[in-house]
Formats: sequence, C-alpha cells, structure tokens
Amino acid sequence: MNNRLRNETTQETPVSAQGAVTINVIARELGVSKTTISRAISGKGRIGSETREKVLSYIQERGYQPNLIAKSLAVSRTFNIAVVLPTDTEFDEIPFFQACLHSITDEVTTRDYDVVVSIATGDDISGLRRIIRNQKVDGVILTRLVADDKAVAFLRETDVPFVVIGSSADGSLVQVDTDHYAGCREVTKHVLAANYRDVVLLAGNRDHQVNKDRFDGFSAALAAAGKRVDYGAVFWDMTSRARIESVLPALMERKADCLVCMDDVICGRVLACLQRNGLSVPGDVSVVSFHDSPVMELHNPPITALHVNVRELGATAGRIILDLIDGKDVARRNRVGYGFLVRESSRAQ
Amino acid sequence: MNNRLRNETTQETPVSAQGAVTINVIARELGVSKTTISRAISGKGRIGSETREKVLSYIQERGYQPNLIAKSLAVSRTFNIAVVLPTDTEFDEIPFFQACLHSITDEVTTRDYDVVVSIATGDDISGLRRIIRNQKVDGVILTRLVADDKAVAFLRETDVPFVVIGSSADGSLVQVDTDHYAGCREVTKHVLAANYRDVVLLAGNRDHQVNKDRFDGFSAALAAAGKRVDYGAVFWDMTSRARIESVLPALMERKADCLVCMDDVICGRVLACLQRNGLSVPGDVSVVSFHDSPVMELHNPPITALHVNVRELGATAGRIILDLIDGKDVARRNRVGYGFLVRESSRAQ
DNA sequence: GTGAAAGCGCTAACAC
DNA sequence: GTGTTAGCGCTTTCAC
Repeated sequence: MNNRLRNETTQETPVSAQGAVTINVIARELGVSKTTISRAISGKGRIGSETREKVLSYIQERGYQPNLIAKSLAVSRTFNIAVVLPTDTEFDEIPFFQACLHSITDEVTTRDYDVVVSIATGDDISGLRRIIRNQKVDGVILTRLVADDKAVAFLRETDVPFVVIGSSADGSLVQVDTDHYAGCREVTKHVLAANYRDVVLLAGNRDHQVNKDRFDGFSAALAAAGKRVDYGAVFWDMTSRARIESVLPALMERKADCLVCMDDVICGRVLACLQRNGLSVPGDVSVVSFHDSPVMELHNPPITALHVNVRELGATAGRIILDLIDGKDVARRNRVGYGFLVRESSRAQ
Repeated sequence: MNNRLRNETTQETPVSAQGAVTINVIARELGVSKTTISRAISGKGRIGSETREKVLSYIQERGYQPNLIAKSLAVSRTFNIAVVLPTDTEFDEIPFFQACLHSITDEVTTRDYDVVVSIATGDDISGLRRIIRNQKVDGVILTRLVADDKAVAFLRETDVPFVVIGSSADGSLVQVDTDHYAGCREVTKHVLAANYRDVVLLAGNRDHQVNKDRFDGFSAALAAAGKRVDYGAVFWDMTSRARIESVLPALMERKADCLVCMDDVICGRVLACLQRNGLSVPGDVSVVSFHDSPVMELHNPPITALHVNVRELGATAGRIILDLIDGKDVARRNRVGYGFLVRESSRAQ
C-alpha cells in the first residue's frame, strides 16, 4: 500500500529485530558458527553431511536469502556485467542491440549475474567510465566496434575483462561475431550469378569495422568472379534518407538493376525511396540486404538477406565474459553462424 | 586473476603498490581518522574547512575512488534500479521500450544510480524475482502495465518502491504516463471533424491498460460528437499481420475511409497491408495512429499521429523512483504531455 | 568436521 | 572539529 521504501534510516521500522535473516542469526539459533552456515551454503570446505542438511533445511524454512552485497564486499565481485549500447540512429532504428541486450541478459542470468546498461553516445563513454570507476561490474560487453574505439582503448587500461560483439583486425581483442566477410561474399556471389546488368553497393559508414568487413566480402566475391570493384558502383555513407535520395538519379542513370544494401537501415530507406519514386521491387530493381532484421522478412516483397543469429551472438558473448571473469581461458575469435535467405526481392538465378 | 580495478582517472596515476587506495590508507598517510576522510568526502558532519581541503586535494592527486560496494553494505543501498522490459513482439518491433530504457538511464545516471535490466516474458517475472531476492536494486520501473499485472502484484508484497510507466485505474500505484485517454479523444475528435464516411478503429490487445484508455478516449470523442460507438467498426486484437489481413475484406466492404490504428505496430502492418493490396494513403483511405514512433514520420506519406514524448516519460519515471528511494513524497499520478501531429496520411478537415 | 577471528571498505553514533 | 568504536553480512585463513 505505501510505496515508500521504509528502511533503516527511520528508526521506527525495526527491520533488523527479526526482519533480515542473516547468517549470524541462523548460526546462533542453530547453535553452530557462521562459518558452518557459510560452508553449508557454498558447499565449499569440509562439513558433516548431517550438519549441512540441518542448516540447509533450516534455511529453507526460514526463507533465508544471502546478502549479495556483503558477499560482494568479501569476495570483491559484483556479480554484474555492463553492456554498452550505442545510441545514434542505429540504436533507435534497428532491433539488433535490443536483441543483443535481451540474449545477453538471458544468458548471464542463468549464472546469477545481472546486466547493467550503459548508453554510449558516439565517442562519449563517460557512462562506462563512471560504471568502471564505481566498480559496479566485473566485466563488460561492447555491442559495437568502431574505428579507433574509445571504449576499447579505455577498457584496455583497466583490469576489467571485456568482450566485443563485432570483428576487429586486432587479434588481441576477445570478439564474437558473425563472419560478415564470408557472409557478404556469399551473398554477393549469389547476386553475381544472377547476371545482373549493374550491381551497386549502398554502403554505410566506413568507421564501423563491420562495414569494412562487409565491403571486403563484397569485393572478394567480385574478384572471385574475375571482376574488379567498380568504385563508381560503391556509394559510401548512405546514412541518411537524404543521402540515399541524392544518389538515386545516379542509380537511374546507370540503370542499376541490383541494389546491395550494407545493412537494414540503409535497406529500409532504399525501399522507401524506391517506392516514393514509383520503382517496383523486384520488377524494376532487385534489392538485397547484408543484414536481416525481422523487418526484411515482413516487407513486401520479402527481402533477400544475410541472416545473423543475434540470440546466439548475445548468448556467446555472455558465456565468454563470465568465463573470462572466472579466469578461464577463452578463444579470442568466436564466430557464430549466419544464414542466407533468398527471398522475393531478388531475381532467381 | 585479479579483478580489482585500478583507479585511474588519469593514466599517469600509478596504482598504489598494495592495490586499492582505501579510506584507511589515506587516513593513515594523512595522520587523521577515517571518519574525517569520510566526512570530507560526503560533506556530512562537521569538519574544519582546511582539513577538508587537505583531504580532498590528497584524494584528488592519489586518484582515490570510494568503494561503492562497501558503502552499499554500510548504508544498505545498492545505487541501482531495475527496469523491467517486456519481450513479446512489441519489444522487438517498436522502439518505445528501448527509448524508455535510454531516457531512464540518462536520468538516474545523473544521480549516480545505474540501471539493471530485467526481461519479462509475458507473465514470467522470474527475472525480476531473482533481482529482488538478491537485493540488487533499490527500486524498480515497470515499462508496461497489463491487466492483472504479475510484477505489480509481486512488488506490492515487497518493500521495494516501484513506479510504472503506463496508466492504471488503481490509484495507489505511482504511475507516469501520457494521458492516452485525452490524447486519443483529441485525435478522434479531429478525425470526426473531417467528416469521413466510415471511421474504424483497429485496436490491439484488451489486456493492456493503455489500449483500454485509448479505446475510452476514442469512445468519448464519438460520444461528444453525438455518436455512439459502432462495435462493428472496432476490431480488437489486431496483433498480427494475418489478423489485419483477415479483416481487410470487411473494411473494403464497409468502404471504410479512415483507419484509426491503436498503436504503431498495428499501423505499420496496416500500411503494409494496404500497400500490398494496392490501396493508397490518403487517396483511398486515411490512416491515423494513436502512437508516434519515428517510423510514422518517415513513412511515405507521413502518418498523422499522437506523439508521445518518451524521453520525458523515462526521465520522469527515473526522477520519481529516485525520489521514492530517498523517501520523498511523490505524486501518484504523473502525466507528461503529448502532441498531435497532423500529417499527410489524413485528410485535412 | 567445526569454530574463532580477522578482514572486505565504508558509515554513523557517541564520546571528547 | 576530530577520533573511537562498532557494525553492515559475508568469506576465509588458521587453529583445534
């Protein structure tokens, strides 16, 4: 009824009288030492089995819950990890980070860890700094990697273990990612096999490592097909609706009949732009995306896309950071599978 | 592995040989008691100003950072709040919860609190239970309210303060919300003034309080216009693409010329559905939404919608939960403004 | 197998 | 104004 937190600061509420059950009162009431209680709970150390049973069942009926803060202080662990989420346009528009957060949370929760979120706006990692400074977490997961990443640079200077979701050339980072390079190479290969007249790539921001990887995969497929990347067919920085709109004339002029979009945000905008201009998909032009959010599938027509298993990405990252925290050895590079979903938006070969 | 962090605000500051700088070592090195250090830092209690200065500057140069866990144990506060996020279709599709999380985080962070996320799947609030049981947070924010809400029922039994984003008839809850009732009444009034032949409401799930409110606002506007709700014109549970598709024939038959969508998910699907069926907006039919996510604005044509200020919603909820934790009095009902954005998707009156 | 005691790093009476 | 002292609730040597 009263929503007010009444706690110790007000002496009228005798919380401790019989309120909080602690290891201490249990020990007293059971006539054993608190060490014994601790051992019964943790299972560590030697303890007689009937003593343990007695303690355990008593704890059960008393509804005792260990105080994690006290444990934290004793073992210097917080049982929290931080997940750093970006917050530019992409964060608000594609569900990728949301899905990451979700799957990471599900994963670490099974090992009794919790997730503290930190929002990073561009290069501003002050939120992360605060969390680390205050020692709120035992490890962190970065959900995106940019060129010259400030969070990475910062975390390197600390002793806090971290893993990144995303790929980096830097092999010293613990990273988990889809193989964007191979995936995009495959998508491109498929596209090339369909013999389009003119394939163009609508690319994102060069600062994102993932975009570089995708571009490299795209290029590799061209090379494998004996072609060379036509730089006039690659449009970087298609990061706003206006930018896309502005290159449309160029696309029309070259009679591009296959648009490869580097991610779903770009793809969504491209589709809207085509529609506004009365172009049909795949009638007038085929469209393919290098990333598959649910939107792509639900679009009309459904968009051919490279599918990333975000759940697995997050679960893996969660597992790894906990292993790292536990001092276990982990692989530096961790890849999760991808799928290639050929749908109606592109011509069959 | 040593998980202890180095307190480095500047990369220059070397970690003290023996690990962490504590209030204790500072006291010893400065030849004062730790109480004095504590007072200098907190500003509480009496302390000579030159002593304070001495301590403060020493702390500065030593790069000392108080250990929050120790403080937590001492004052029994965690300096964390939980934000409960739902995870059914809506969570993945509309950016509302994401935006809430973001704005809440920004807000509480300014008071040195952090956000622990908890994902609730439908009625399953085991994640929240765990967090509360482990005493990981001082308060919680619920970002959605459903009928017979399990999280609310659970939290009521605890001493943990909480606020809900969303409205409830239950006046004992601390709630912050947009006035959906008034907003939707206004939108509907606007629609009615445009003299459509047939206005239909594509509604969501009755279990969500917000949907009830919206429906009531819709009804009130009709009543004010001397009309009665035509129950044949209200389609509930438009929660899937298939459901919407299935009522399209009925809409065509009644020659509905204005579709009022109860939320953006519905609206997005309705638009896709119309497009698939060759219906143009607003040429063949006007479309209006009771909620305005960025998608609505970017759509072609832009969709007339009720705009909710999610940033303010989250910031208010954050402010209130912290006030509650601090034992301050707060208003039970907190409303943040809404806006009504008439855009191209609906006919001018 | 069990217990005593010393912390973990901080806050908060209560003296002086 | 400053210091003393006792916790907060748990873990962890080290004796017995």
